[in-house]
Amino acid sequence: MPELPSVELFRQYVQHTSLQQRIARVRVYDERILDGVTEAELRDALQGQRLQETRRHGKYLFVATDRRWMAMHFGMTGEPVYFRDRNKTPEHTRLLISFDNENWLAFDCQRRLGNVAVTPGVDAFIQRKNLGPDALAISWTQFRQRFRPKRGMLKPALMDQHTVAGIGNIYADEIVFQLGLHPETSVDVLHHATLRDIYEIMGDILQTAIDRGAQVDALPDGYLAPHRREGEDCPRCGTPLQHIRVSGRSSYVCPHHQRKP
DNA sequence: CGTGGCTCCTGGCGGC
DNA sequence: TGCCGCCAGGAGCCAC
Repeated sequence: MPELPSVELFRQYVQHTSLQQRIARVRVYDERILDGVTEAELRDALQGQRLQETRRHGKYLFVATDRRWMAMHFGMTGEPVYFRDRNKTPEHTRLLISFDNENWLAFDCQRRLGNVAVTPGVDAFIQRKNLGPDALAISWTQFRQRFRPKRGMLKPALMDQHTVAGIGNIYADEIVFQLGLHPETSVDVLHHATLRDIYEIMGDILQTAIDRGAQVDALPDGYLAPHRREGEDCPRCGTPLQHIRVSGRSSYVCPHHQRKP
């Protein structure tokens, strides 16, 4: 589920609830979510330490102790949940941190597509995963340099975390929709000015989504995202939306103003 | 290199 | 009612 805007809100949430708290204990309920780290290593990185800092890159959330960083990826259904009452433990808790103040932080992930890793530093992690620059932090120059040599279709290019990190299926659809571009447009035929428009609208959309709490239904009028459903009409011209599959991913397009090139 | 297909996993929904 | 296939806001891997 979570794309960049949701993960940014997760970061703020963890920052506000868990920062500076001392971790008493770490429990892993499902080892399948561990990415290249053992439970013992995760414990060693966290237990007895205080959470010092949070950071986000693309769809990854990082939390630091004095020793290491824990990197969290939420897959399609993950979220962090902070709570006090042990009986309120989320149903799909895969990792549970207890703090000295007797509160808890759960890594809740119904479909287990999320994961947790440990790294000495955020930059090292980004390099190891070969992630592109964060979609909200990338400069126009960087963006241009990364997209110019690409081939293939626009939507998969926007979703490629190695090119720019943070955009998923929903916001990729939103970006191409707002510019009246078809998701299957070839990247290599885009004019310089169009690339610039994509860069600008990408930042606008992601920031707007964060400001609206990453709630799809809270997005402004004229946004596609609240209408990505079978049988809905284009919020800008009323034409029935088309449901197509682009590179295996479900996509909604307005056949009137997103013409296939 | 780009793309399509498969995989991981769970659960909700529509159809029969 | 029960079962089945399909689908979901992610992403890595492999074959062509």
